[in-house]
Amino acid sequence: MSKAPTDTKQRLIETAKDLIWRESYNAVSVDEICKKANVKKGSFYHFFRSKADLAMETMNSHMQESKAKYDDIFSPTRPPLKRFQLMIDHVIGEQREMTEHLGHVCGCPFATLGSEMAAQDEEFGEKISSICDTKATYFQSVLRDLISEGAIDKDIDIQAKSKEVFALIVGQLIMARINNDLEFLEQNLEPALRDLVGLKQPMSNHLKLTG
Amino acid sequence: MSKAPTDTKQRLIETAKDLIWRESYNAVSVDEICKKANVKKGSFYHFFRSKADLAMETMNSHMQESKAKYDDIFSPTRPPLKRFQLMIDHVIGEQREMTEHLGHVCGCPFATLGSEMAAQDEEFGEKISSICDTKATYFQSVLRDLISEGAIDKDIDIQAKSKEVFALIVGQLIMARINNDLEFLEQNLEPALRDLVGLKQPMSNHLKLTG
DNA sequence: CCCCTAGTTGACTGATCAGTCAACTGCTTG
DNA sequence: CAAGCAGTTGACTGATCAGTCAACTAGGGG
Repeated sequence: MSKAPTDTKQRLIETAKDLIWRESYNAVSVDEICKKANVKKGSFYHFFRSKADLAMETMNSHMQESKAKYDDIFSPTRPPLKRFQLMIDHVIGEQREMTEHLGHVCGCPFATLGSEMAAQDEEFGEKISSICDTKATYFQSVLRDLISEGAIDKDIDIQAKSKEVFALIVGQLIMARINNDLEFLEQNLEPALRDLVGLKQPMSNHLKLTG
Repeated sequence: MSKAPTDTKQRLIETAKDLIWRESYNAVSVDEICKKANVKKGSFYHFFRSKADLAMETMNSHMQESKAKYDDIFSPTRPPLKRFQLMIDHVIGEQREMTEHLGHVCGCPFATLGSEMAAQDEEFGEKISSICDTKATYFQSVLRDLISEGAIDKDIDIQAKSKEVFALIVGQLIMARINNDLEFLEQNLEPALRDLVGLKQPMSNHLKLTG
């Protein structure tokens, strides 16, 4: 080791997240990232082989944070319905934070980046594919536990349904990004997911309808 | 009028569709479009004020074709269940064609472009927003007719449900694009949509389960 | 004390970007 | 036949792009 460790690399990753999540990969230049992170270009290429390499590392970084959050939300110590609800709240809450921070609804960064780069760079597609599979794994466990509680139909294809859940979330996030509006998401993500997995309506609605 | 009309403008639009739908807006240059369409750059700027202007016109062109197809599929002369099924077949069939033509699963061009450009250029977001609303309108009529047939719950919020349907399709298309694979879409778009709108399983499955 | 090395710097490359322009073509119409 | 005009052409601009490089800095270990 020589010299004290610096936060230059992390600063580049955080800045890249902000710029790429908000705009898009191809709309943001290395120069722009460097300028905003107050890092010279030579330093950039000391830490990253290429712009694509940086994008990969922003995804790793984001996935790492996301995984910690998901491990908490989907802890088997929680009742599965609670996990289901917390997950939805987390998705919406995260969007609210990002919207406030970046000035625009951002949707799912992986889906946005994946959709943009899938046909341009194979590595992106593969990486994001595996990230999506990992996220769908969380939904599988919750679906299994909902079945064992008798809350949903026991004959569903868990593997398929978990990916349908993921795709529905991604779809509503994309629409929120395009409309730059979180209202539809806030109003309809939960009921749509309930319909998709075949859950009864939430207690509040149930009371309203029957009480 | 002077001189015989040429197909230069249309050739630029068709070429831009192929390139932008497959890659992305920012990944494709005006030079590239011109070269592939065999048009000189001066001619390009004779027909379009800017690159963004061309992208807008490709969307208009695509929406026009799409509208004709949808008007046919959603003709009120068809039973609503038939419309529902034809729409799903159309979405999948269109993806198969585009995949064969462009060498990569493309997903919904409006969603892909919208997701990329929403935070970069307001006009794109607004344009694509209104296109999505128009498409959701088709779903509204089919949902109303399904209700009047007693095929789905009469208490659903048609406006919201039609947008949920659109978002679910967009989500599965995005995932298909990222994975560059149509199989999940082919297997799961229909059952997911049936669950979302609360339709009973299709006749073929019903027979399989009860016969 | 001096060398090694991680990290920094700013100038540089050649390619490509979106967009401009004046000169040209040839058909149509008066 | 002459003028007008939609469409074409290729050379051009200045900005920006991703990526390179050699020289420099400073701290830690021998």
